[in-house]
Amino acid sequence: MAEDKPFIVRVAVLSPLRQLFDYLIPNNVIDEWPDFQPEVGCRVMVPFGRREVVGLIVEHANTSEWDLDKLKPVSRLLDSGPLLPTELLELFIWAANYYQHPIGDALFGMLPVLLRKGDPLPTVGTRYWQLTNKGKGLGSDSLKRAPSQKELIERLLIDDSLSDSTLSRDFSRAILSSLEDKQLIESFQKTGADISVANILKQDALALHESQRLALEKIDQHSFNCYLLDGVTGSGKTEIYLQAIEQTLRYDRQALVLIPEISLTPQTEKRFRDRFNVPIVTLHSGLTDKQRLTAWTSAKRGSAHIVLGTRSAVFTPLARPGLIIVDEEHDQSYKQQEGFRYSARDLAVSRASKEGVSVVLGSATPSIESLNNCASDRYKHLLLTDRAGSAKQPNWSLVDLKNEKSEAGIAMSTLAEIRQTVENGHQVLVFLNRRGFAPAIICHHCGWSAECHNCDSRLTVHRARNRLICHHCDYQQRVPHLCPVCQGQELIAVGEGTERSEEYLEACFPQTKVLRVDRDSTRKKGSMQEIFDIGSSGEPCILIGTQMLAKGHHFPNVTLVAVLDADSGLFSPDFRSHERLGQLLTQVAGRSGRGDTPGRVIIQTHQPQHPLLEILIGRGYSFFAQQIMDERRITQLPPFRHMALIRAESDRANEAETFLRTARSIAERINRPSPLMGYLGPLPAMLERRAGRYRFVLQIDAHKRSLLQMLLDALIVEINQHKDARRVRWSIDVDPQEM
DNA sequence: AGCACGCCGACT
DNA sequence: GTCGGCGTGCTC
Repeated sequence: MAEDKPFIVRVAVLSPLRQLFDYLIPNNVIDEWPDFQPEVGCRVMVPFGRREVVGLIVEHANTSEWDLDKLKPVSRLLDSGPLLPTELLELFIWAANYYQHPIGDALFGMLPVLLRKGDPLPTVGTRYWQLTNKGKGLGSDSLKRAPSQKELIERLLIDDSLSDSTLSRDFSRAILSSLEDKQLIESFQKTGADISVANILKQDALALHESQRLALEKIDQHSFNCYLLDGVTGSGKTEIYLQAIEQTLRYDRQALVLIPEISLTPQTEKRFRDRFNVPIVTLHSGLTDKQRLTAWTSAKRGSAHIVLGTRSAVFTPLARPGLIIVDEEHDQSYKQQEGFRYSARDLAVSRASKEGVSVVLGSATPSIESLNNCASDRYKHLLLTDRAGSAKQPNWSLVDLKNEKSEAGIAMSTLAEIRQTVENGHQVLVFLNRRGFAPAIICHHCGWSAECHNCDSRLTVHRARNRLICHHCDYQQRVPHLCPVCQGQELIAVGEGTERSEEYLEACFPQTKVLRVDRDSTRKKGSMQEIFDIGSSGEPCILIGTQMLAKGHHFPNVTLVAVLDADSGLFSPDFRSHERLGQLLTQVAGRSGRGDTPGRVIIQTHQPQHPLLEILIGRGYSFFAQQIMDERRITQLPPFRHMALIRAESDRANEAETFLRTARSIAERINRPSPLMGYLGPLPAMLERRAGRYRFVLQIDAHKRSLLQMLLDALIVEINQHKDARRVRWSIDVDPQEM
């Protein structure tokens, strides 16, 4: 490496700049650190402008487009080996290009904060403790005055060695360190590879039914393959994940499992821990920086055999990648909605292909994208029929809200069904996708309604907190007693939220527990667990909540599910709203029914004759999805057309729109509108004014991905040269999930 | 993004 | 007279 030619590295730096920066590796760095080489994937400290920043080496080079005397030298090497394996670095580069996001920001944004700040990679494998010779020879009458220390010694006499995390559960840090000081115990590192393959299972695998067995057999882990595991709730997808992972572990490979962002990750985690006798780490938003770094590092080092995490975990390095699983692949939370707008599900597939491993996407309600990928043979479709092989169609019924009296959003006939169910000793799930007490407050006298000062939206009444709250920007105020316009005294809360329905149900069923599950009721730590415990106990109760209730755990004693308002999903301008409604209703329906007994599902709507509802209820999700796919093909919408949005926002009313108009004309000059490339907008965003900013979008759609990609590449270069670009906040959303 | 430079308004 | 507003430019 130390040749005569200058040694140059191209470095990514945390900044919004869409480029790499060239630096020199001074000779003395190489000489002084013979085993500390500037490999691709290592971090470096570099002078950047007037500051010193952390960078990551992305490429080696011997020449630069810059004058060599303008290049600055790297100040310091931070890593003795690559932080990211080449395949993962390639994934980052590919993703940054595909989603049109600055490489440095994408890279460092997904790295644990401590690594981003330049902290060294910790030296942990899994830390284990064992007795020293002195400890082993300890007489039984010693340590009498330190019973906990004695107990710990005794544990180690029985077990030889125990992991640090196991011991920390029963003993404090102080006990461990005082025994270490007395040289009675010592710690050592154990890599995961030491765990015997024979010993993987803690609990026996469940017997598979025929269709599960067939699906599992088809999963080939010898090379890259993508599978869509498509099976209704209760058809046993998780068991297939577990048994596929068992195979992965037997090959001494690691499994990466992605799950949506839900409050019930502990339940999923428990299922894995109960089954496997191997180190498992979880990566979710609740971790401290230190914990995250430790988990990330043990995945990278290979000591964690199973890595369980939400969206961003798709970027966790693995020493011995073996299998990737994406559970509930249709879930929207896999798409990041700001900044680096990647889809973790799609990246999981592209990562698997780079690493030569298989990926399993699982869902009871697969996305249209994935179904289409099956139709075109890119994915292999694994269909699971339910346990008994019988069609466990839930018992659906529609309640026509036009013809029925309702209170707090609950029709009288629905109420009667709820009563019947509770009297039978069963549980009821009630869905209403609107938190708070009521979505608006109006003056009965003059018609005034409370609006948000920052957004184009009405304020939601929250009765428990006696506040009016904007759900878009969190603006809050007290609930007024008089109309600020006409001083009228009759202010009415109109419409229903979960709080109101909860209150009404409590009044109707004073003897029955009514539990509300939404962002407000689960804010405090442990409250979700409490609700979960009651639900799992099977005690008759009514659970009322938002979509939070549709994900999460299955309660065994639920025999009735009521959806209070299906209409909002029928009339949204977003072309994905029908797909979403079908997924939501099907997921919700899957919550009802005990064992082999199908449950009842009531859908309240003003449009009981709506063809989509008829298809979903009459023919089931897969027929429904097929129908939507046909529609998308005819109307040339994704996945049959590739889409990108340019979003812009600004505090001045016209700036965002003007900017996008400029962007459109630049784009049209690069690529004339044609059947291959279409432009729409600028259009006001869903909520034109949000948090004090005016928001617009420009929609671009193309026949081919590559064409769209080329346009965006060229467009960004030109936009960046335009002075308007700095006046507004703008971003590109490739494959947008929300309009 | 940061950070500095630069040129105009009301303040110790 | 200066502190500080944010418009503009730059980062190998």
